[in-house]
Parts: sequence; structure tokens; C-alpha cells
Amino acid sequence: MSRAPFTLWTPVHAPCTLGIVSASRTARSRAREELTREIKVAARRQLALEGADRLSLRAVARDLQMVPSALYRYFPSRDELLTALIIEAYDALGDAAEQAMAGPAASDFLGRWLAACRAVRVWAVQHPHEFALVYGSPVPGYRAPADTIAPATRVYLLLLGLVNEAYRTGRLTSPEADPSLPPTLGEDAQRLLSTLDLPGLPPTVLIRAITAWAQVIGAISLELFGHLEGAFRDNAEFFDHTVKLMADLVGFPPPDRKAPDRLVP
Amino acid sequence: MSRAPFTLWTPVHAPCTLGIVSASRTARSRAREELTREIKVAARRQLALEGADRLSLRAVARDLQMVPSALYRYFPSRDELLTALIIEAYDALGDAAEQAMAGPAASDFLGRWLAACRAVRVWAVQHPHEFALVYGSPVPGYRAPADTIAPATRVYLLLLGLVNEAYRTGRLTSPEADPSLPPTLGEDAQRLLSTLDLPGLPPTVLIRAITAWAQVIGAISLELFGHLEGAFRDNAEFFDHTVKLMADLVGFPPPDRKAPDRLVP
DNA sequence: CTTGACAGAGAACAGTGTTCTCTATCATCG
DNA sequence: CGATGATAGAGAACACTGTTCTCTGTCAAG
Repeated sequence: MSRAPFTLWTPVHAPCTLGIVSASRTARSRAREELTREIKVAARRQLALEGADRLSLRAVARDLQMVPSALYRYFPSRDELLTALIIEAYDALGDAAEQAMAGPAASDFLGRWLAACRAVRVWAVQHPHEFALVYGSPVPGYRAPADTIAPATRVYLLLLGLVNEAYRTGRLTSPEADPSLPPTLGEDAQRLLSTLDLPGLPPTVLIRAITAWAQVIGAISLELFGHLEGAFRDNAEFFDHTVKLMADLVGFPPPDRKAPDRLVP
Repeated sequence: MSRAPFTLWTPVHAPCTLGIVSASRTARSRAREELTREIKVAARRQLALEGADRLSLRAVARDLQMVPSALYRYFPSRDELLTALIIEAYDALGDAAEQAMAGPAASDFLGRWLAACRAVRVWAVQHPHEFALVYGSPVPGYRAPADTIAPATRVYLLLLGLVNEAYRTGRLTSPEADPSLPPTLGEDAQRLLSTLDLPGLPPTVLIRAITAWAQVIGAISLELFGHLEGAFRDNAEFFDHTVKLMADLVGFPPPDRKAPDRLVP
């Protein structure tokens, strides 16, 4: 079934909901927002229990004592409901990472990197089906709808910001003999850096950071999807170690060594 | 729906099919094997077109001009059919990697590592839904059935064998200042090494190899599942670079430099 | 107060996985 | 060879699913 171009569902004649204009809130639209929320929490509950492919519109309707067709006043299809859950999952993941990163001292870059990555894994372990929804195979159709890519970049941008901050303050060790990027990859990295508003960050560092991020997602995927079954007694310990290896790859200085040769910012 | 303990489907009174005993092959069991194969190819065709969650038993039955219930003589459920496809996908992936690894000279460890990883990615790009089936979120139920974990380890063991071979022949550069493993992780690594029959390989190298493998899967997942959309014009180039970074992490010597300090085997 | 948009109910449709029962057909054993 | 029993497939049925209609009340605005 081909997916129509995604449109976040909004009522055709809905009043303006920008800002904090809660005074002019009619009772109907208020009930509407509340029910929309309730539908999503019911759906998320069922998602957590059964997984995305077992998520049934009729079941969430039963849960809310509604008739199935009534749900279509709020979400035009099951796929759009799933998309809303995807967006919320991205946000929850971003919240978790952001909060964890605020724990260590601002100057402790390795500690903040570790804390954020750990938070991502812990969230994933606690919400395996939601992680699968966003980083596993996309269930609704095959290509992510446009509205999901913005929230998707949040964790990613958080970590990149950390790398940039460490670099700017001269706390990033330069890799010994960094292989140069092939031309088109280097151009793409430069373009990414300018669109991400991270001028000055070397392209090689960006690529290393993305590489590390891919490793983090890969390690979590392997664990959650059963590919590490029986390998380690404590998967968190293994994850921590790989994250430290990746931190070293990116250039976060290990705590014991005095940061040796620094890149000039 | 809870999954019953997995049993690869075999007819209750089927004759012994071990070895190449094709003489005592009755016509019925021969037709049975052929139809089993045909069901799988029809299912795989539909899987490639629509994805795992859209794979419909009734559609493959229609494709084969059978009635849906007839399929249940060959696979006791849709999940078991998917499991068979999973196993075949693992095998196809293993074949691709194995064949690619045989390309470069036996002593060119970096080249063989690169070739194998590239082959994995190319196979994944060409069979995205099958990759999603095995390395994305597991669709049938939540835990991989026991019969899939053996074929799943094939690619993995192939790469580990390469690392071991490089180490044994002294072609693996030791990482500068390898952080020591925490105690339980080190024990687990030692246990893994003995069960995998790779004695002598340092536990830290094993962990680095698994880390690299997780990165490869993560990079492919990010690409296939849309998280790299719009980032790189040539994803293969990005992938190649990350794979080289990981090769360096594992200790495969770069081709230009003379391999500096070697581990004693 | 009237009008029109909206929320929800209910029925219906096409599709799904799965399980029955029933009838041929084939392999095997006496 | 012929009887017997296991098997393959057909067909109907059940309990679901997502989705789309139509129809009635209800709330908000002109």
C-alpha cells in the first residue's frame, strides 16, 4: 500500500493553536486535544506490550470505550497514529539524553558523552518496542514521513553539539594520522557542517562523530534484537566499553592521561 | 500472541533426509520439498516487494494457486514461514560475505575486511526488507527462535576468523594504551573465546572486533532506515570510510604505513 | 435561533491468520 | 496385489483487522 504524502492531522477549521492562547479555547477543541492525548497514551501502552505490528486500532478504541470509526476523527489512519508515536518516542529519547548530559560537570566532556549514550541505551532497554519503532525497521510504509526527521535529529544534534563544544574549547585530542576524506565525502561533510551551523569543526571529526553514533545505535540494536544473546552477563558493561572506545575515536580525552596534542580551535 | 517453542517444521513420519540419499526419495516427499521451496521463493518475492509486515499467507497461496489452508501442511504458521525466510537471509548474507572475502589476497587482511563489510552492505541495500527482517526489529514475536541463532553467527564468525588469522600471523597492530576490560566483561570475553575456539586472541581484541561489527550493522541500519537521508550523496563512500576507521580500531594495519609495533602471537 | 461543522455510533466491506471437516491420493505392509 | 493409514489439498467457517460509509445528535458561530 503506497503512502500518501504525510500531513500531520489537523482539523480543517481548527482555531489557531499557536502560543499559549488558552483563553479562547473552546470546550470542543479542548476535549479534542485531551482525547488525542488519551488515544496516544493508550496506543503507546499497547505498543509497549505487543509491539508495533500488533498494535490494533480496534484494541485502543476498545480501551477507550470508543467505536473504531471514531478514532478516524483524530488520526486519519493507523500509520499516522504510529507516526505520532514515533515523534513522541524521538522526543522522549531526546529528553532522556539531554537530562543525562546535564549531570556531569560542563567541562567533563567524556563524562557527558558517556552519560548521554548510557541514557540512550537505558531508554531503549526500557522501551524496546519504541526503540524498534524509531531505529529498527520502519513499520509504516518504508520511508520516514517528513515530520519525523526533525525530531529524529535531536539526540544526534545534542551529541554533535558536545563534540563541537569540546573542540572549540580545545579539549579534543587529534587522532594520530587521520586518513583524509575522499573528495565528495569531504564536500558533503563541509555542507553538513554549514547547515548544522558548526563552522570550524573539521570534517574528519564530524565523520568520526557520525561513525560513533552509528556504533551506539548498532550496539543497542544488537542487544535489543537478540544478537548478543548469551554473550555477556552485563550488557551495560559491554556497552560502556564500546562507548568509551568510540569516545576515544572521536577524540574525547581519557580521564587519566593529560590531553596530549590538542587541535587548535 | 505468545509464540510456542520453535520447532522447525518436519513431517511427523518423514523419511530420513540426511545425506544425499536421493534414491530412496519417494515422489510425494520430493514434491513436498519442491513445494516447500516454491512457497519460500514466493514468500521471499512478496517480502522483497512489500516488507515483512505486509507479507500475507493468503497472497503467497494465491501466487501458487493454492488455497490458504493448504500452506499449513508446510508451515504451521506465518511466523514459522518468516523464520524460514530469516534463516535463508542469514545464509545469503553469509554467502555474500564469504565470497567477497575470498577476493583479495589471503595476506591482505585490511582488503579482506573491507571486502566482506562492503559485501554485507551491498547485500543489505539490495535486500532491504530481508536485512530489516534479520537485523531490524524482529517481527515474529519478540525473541529470536533458537534455530536462527546458529545461521546468524555465520558472518560474525567469518569476520572474527579473519581477525584471529591476522593476529596469529602477527599482522595486527596493538592499540596504543588499550583500556583494560572490567573484570566480568573480561571473563565473558575469555569464555567467548574458548567457546568460539579462538584461544590466544586477546580479550580486548575480541571486544574491539564486536564493537566494529556493531558499528557496521549500525551504519547500515542508519542508511537503510532513513536516518542518513540527505546527508551524503554516496552512502557507499561514507560506509567505506567508517569501515576503515573500524579496521583501524581492530588493528588491521593501514596499507601505506609499515605495520609498526606488532603483538606477539 | 438558525446553520453548518463536528463527534461519535453503527453497519458494512474487504482483507487477514487460523482451524476445522471432508475427500481424494499416494506409500506401505500384509 | 489389495487393504490400510497417513498425507495433501479443498472449502467453509471464525475471529479478527483497517477503513469507509451513512446517520444522528451536539456544540459553536453568524
